[in-house]
Amino acid sequence: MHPEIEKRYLAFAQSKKLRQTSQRDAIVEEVFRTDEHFNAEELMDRMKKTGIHPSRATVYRTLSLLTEANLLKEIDLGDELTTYDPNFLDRPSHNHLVCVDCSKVIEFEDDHLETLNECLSKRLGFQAVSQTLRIEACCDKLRLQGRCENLIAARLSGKKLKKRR
Amino acid sequence: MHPEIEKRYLAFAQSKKLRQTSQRDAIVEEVFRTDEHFNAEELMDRMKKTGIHPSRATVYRTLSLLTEANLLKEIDLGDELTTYDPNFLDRPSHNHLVCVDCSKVIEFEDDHLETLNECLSKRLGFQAVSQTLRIEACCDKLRLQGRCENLIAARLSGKKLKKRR
DNA sequence: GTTATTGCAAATGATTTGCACAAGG
DNA sequence: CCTTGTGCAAATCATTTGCAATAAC
Repeated sequence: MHPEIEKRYLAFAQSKKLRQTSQRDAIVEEVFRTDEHFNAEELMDRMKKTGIHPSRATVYRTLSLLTEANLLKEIDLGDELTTYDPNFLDRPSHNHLVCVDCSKVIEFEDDHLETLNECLSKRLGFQAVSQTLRIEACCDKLRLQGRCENLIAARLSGKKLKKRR
Repeated sequence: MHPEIEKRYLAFAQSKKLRQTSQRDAIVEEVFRTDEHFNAEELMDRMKKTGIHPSRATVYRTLSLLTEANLLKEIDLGDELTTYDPNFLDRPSHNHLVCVDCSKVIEFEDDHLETLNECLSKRLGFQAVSQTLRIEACCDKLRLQGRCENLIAARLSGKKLKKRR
């Protein structure tokens, strides 16, 4: 876990007078163990492997806390459930490209976007607070070469692919 | 109703061999009577005023059809329910700015955004299919003048404001 | 001890679906 | 007729919540 995350979490916990519990500690630990996106169900599965089995309610409650602490961000990847993104501390203004074929998610940053956002908001008479850009696209590989390892991997792992809207 | 919409709807209905029913006709009519965004519940309310009272199921089924026909687009305005936008025929690539104070939604178009999208996708090795940009912002009026008629109107109408994430 | 936290099961709320009946072509 | 569409009520599914038991501090 990134030391900055830990520091901020501790500060948050202190300010909210949160008690230290094994369940919550384990969840926070697991959430920030990698930089992967996840949903609540996937986190439940990951928790099982750690040996600590917090209830679904506790998982959801902890995710809310981390979101409130601005350590986690709820994002919408175009499916019906909430995805959590633990990478906004490192890259505060990144956005997401989702492959319509394999559901692979790619994070990207672009300075133009920030500028654009500022201009736009100003033009419309607003102060920008946050922006969310989601690009749906299909990968050149699949289109040009007829195969894409992400798609193959997704199918093998039984990952449920996004239904096309 | 925009004649182009009607034309496309008829073509779609024909291609799918849809039967003509009073309920569906009335829903389609009402959906495209104005250019306002709406959610399923609001549409139900609007339908009541037309004298035709289709069931919730029929409303949802018709919304799905119109979405499939590309006459309506499901958008995410940051709350928990699906919003439908009937304005994508006129302005195929517009996006949305949502006021964090009054939940007012402003549609905007920007050529830079299209260009940016192309460049980005290309840079990442993808072919852009669609983009969704949502900007959350607070209006200058409320900030500078301490009041904003949208907020007042929203409160008066009992409109439920977005919960801040 | 006092108060926060947990786990369970039940509640919620938007959307979907199975099915019997009604209506379009 | 034959098949599609409708309405109802029940089902879904992610997420939230009430409450009694448990654990922090």
